[in-house]
Amino acid sequence: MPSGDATLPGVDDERPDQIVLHVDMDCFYAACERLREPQLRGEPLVVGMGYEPGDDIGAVATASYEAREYGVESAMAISEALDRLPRLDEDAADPDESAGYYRPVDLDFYQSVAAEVKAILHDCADTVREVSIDEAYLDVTDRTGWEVAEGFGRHVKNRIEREVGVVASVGVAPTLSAAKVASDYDKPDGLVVIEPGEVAEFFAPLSVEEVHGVGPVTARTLRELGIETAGDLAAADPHELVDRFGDRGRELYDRARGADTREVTPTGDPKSLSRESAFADAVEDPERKREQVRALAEAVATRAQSKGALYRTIGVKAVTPPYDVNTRERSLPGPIDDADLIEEIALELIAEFDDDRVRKVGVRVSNLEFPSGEQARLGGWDQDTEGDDSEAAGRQAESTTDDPDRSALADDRSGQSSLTDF
DNA sequence: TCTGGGGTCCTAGGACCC
DNA sequence: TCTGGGGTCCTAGGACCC
Repeated sequence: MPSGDATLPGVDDERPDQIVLHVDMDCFYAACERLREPQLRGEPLVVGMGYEPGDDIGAVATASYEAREYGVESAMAISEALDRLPRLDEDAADPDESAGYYRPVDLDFYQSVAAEVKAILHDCADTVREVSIDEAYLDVTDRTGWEVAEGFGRHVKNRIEREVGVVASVGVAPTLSAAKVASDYDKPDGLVVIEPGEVAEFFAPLSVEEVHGVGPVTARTLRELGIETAGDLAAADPHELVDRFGDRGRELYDRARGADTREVTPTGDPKSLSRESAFADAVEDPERKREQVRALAEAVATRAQSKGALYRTIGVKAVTPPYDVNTRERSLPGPIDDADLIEEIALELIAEFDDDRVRKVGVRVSNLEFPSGEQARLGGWDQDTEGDDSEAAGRQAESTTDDPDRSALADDRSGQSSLTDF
């Protein structure tokens, strides 16, 4: 198996249908933990966020398949998970058979593993869209052909497993939505190819929830309309769907029929950056909320700076019982990078909730700009600036035209806030 | 599923402008 | 003066995804 050359024979000169490959890492956090603790392989393993060793707070980020057999599920409270799968006493002489390992999330480590995987993906495709830490779409139209698409998918999958040591499920299809469903179809360790012309047929028996973009709310409404499967959706009256769901209705209808004209576009700059954290119990004391908001504001500012982001909008979030999400935000005249101002504005905005009981607070910056053109990304394979033709080039062109305006605005701002622009 | 954290996109109303 | 149409920006909330 060649590992450097990702192009396989069988490519036509004329561009065939688009060939999209979706890569989805299996139980990624758990797989990372097993990379550095091989003795965890084959054992029930729960990775918890907001979890400290020995504690029972936080939620399940990832449960290994062995842990899922005990009924542990993603997003479940750790306390609930512990009820179903007791924590193994790792110091005990003869460990309990029906207990599991618990580990806290270590995002920095997972990022470093993800970077290795993504380096391979960029090597295997001309365009890569990273959707999350463990998931990406690849446009491999010019690297393979339908006759050999399965071999190509296997090649990508094998490289990840051999070179990084984690397992991916791979879907290959002529559209993004079908590739996504394909990678999901035979998880874990799956490899599924849907060829052009097979998409609608492939979708038909799936329940509507399995269509990307259908969540619990939409699924319930669809059921009320008697639409249970993707096939029902494809056969429904599109006008009725548009009446109920607006443009999204049309989109879901198209997806279920296999129609999806989206192309794989490269990962762009982020649109917002945020930090949030929950209290153990709902908090009324305004000073405690402020304290939390100050810490989050600082964290957001640090992150924005490390990414080279300027922001024009600052916002807060306050979640009040039972689970009402309230947001407040304020936009500034021009883009800035000013940690003190984030804190100041966030505190002003959160004051509206002084008298409320609050379960969770958050701080967010948006309306981002990346003036240097490339972000200072750490630990990356640093392909962000290259291959960004469509989006970044468009943005460049724009910002060149209004450059005079922009710098005038920026000067204005630095005159006003006078603090951190140097 | 009484709920963790970090995102994206869409909608809708109001302000404001021409 | 009681009434147009079109466009953009801002804010708040909702649904969804991993």
